Amino acid sequence: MVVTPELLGFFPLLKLLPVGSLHALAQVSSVEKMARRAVVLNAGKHEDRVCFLFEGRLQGVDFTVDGREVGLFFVEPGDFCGELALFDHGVQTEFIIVLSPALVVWVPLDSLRTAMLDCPPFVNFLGERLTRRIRQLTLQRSLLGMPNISQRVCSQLWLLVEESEKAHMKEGTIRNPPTHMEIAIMLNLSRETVTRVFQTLQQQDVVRRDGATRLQIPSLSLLKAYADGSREL
Amino acid sequence: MVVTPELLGFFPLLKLLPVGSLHALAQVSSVEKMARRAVVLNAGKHEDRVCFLFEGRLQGVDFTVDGREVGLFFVEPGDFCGELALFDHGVQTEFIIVLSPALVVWVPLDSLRTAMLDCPPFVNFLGERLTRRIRQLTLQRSLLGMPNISQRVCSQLWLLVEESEKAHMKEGTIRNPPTHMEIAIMLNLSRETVTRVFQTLQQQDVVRRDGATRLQIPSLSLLKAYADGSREL
DNA sequence: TTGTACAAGTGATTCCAATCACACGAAGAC
DNA sequence: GTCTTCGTGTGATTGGAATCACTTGTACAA
Repeated sequence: MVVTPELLGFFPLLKLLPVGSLHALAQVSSVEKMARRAVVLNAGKHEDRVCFLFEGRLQGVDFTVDGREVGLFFVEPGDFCGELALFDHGVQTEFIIVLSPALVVWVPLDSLRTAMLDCPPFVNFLGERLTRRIRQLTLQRSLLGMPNISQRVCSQLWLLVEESEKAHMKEGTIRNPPTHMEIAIMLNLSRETVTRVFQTLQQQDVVRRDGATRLQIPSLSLLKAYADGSREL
Repeated sequence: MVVTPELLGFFPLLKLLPVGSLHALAQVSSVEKMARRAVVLNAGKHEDRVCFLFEGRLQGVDFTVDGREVGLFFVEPGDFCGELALFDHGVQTEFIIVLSPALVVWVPLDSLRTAMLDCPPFVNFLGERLTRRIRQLTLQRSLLGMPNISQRVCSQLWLLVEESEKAHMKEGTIRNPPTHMEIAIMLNLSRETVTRVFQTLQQQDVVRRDGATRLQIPSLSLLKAYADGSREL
């Protein structure tokens, strides 16, 4: 599939580039549809391209020495991954896999590096992006400190609620929610434990399943209350 | 205490600045001796300065809603913290506290931001720094995925061994080792559990206490073996 | 339709780290 | 000197999540 400068302009980061660069990048970029479970980026490898997510959801995962999966972060549309090498030319830190079928745009690393050279706003945005990732990782880490499990799950769900819905604190939705297993590895829990927490959450009407692709949250303030511990199951 | 441009030049990041900027920065910077447990940076606050560590060790910590402490990362001499706001003007993500008595250099955030404007190498280095922090956080997170506890502790100790000593894989030292409590919060363990692991590690002669300020590791390859699970306690 | 993955639901059992409640020693403070 | 504080060491108890071993449900392909 052909990549237009307009498509690239969809991404806030690339939007910053002058049209000239955008045209040049479009020439060397490509689009790909990726199925669930596909591997986007390989840990330990010198990946030579950055992945921009147009739609779907990705997850950064790592594996411990004994083969246990560890969930690190989610990537939502408009965002990108594999950008660390832009700065340090290092290897990819973690695996990136597809959670819900994704449309991704590949941009070669060296072309991007060239483009960023004479575009300070680009570098700044990238800095902000790294900053955001650090804040996200830190937050995720602090979730693991919670001794109460349902609280941990609720906090994770809270993070998955779309930003726009958090304002009014009424009902919310999580589209294409991660599976119990995917949540489990983010929170250092077993799949069964997550299932059991969801059972009680549904009994308390904190969440409602709406087919496989939607998770309804009747009351965001209730979810928040469970998340911050002011309410217990 | 007065800050000389030479002192600032000790830090790889600042070394990149032109002498002019360095002189200007030195005018507005200050040095401070900080005692153990002192708070260097406050979470949630708009800190207006970056902290460069000359000697000692700092720790980034966070607190869960129920007041439990969570250890995030260590800061070693030559490194700095509180730099996230340079990019996103956001609040400090986590608390930074002093573990072993520290000598820190304070540099105002806005002066630093001015200096970085016309010094691309500086921005690049900063990008690399953020990148390193992300890799560090990711690694630390994957430690938590390990089901075996002594393995977790050994991996953490491995991370604390000085880089220069890791090459020959013989004996190693950890100067001013963190207390059991400080290790515990990094690894989501209780203080007692860490103590018990250390007991068995000492019995197996994996580590040796050398006063309060030194931890000897007779064989780094042995430590590594326990860390990666090829050997079990 | 059957078949085959994959996701979710569920009980029984196990086990191991947290917790509690101490003791002990060293380092500073005064 | 004594008094605190802090870091460490240790046993007994217990709670609660992991694990195991299933079943059920669901989506999609052949």
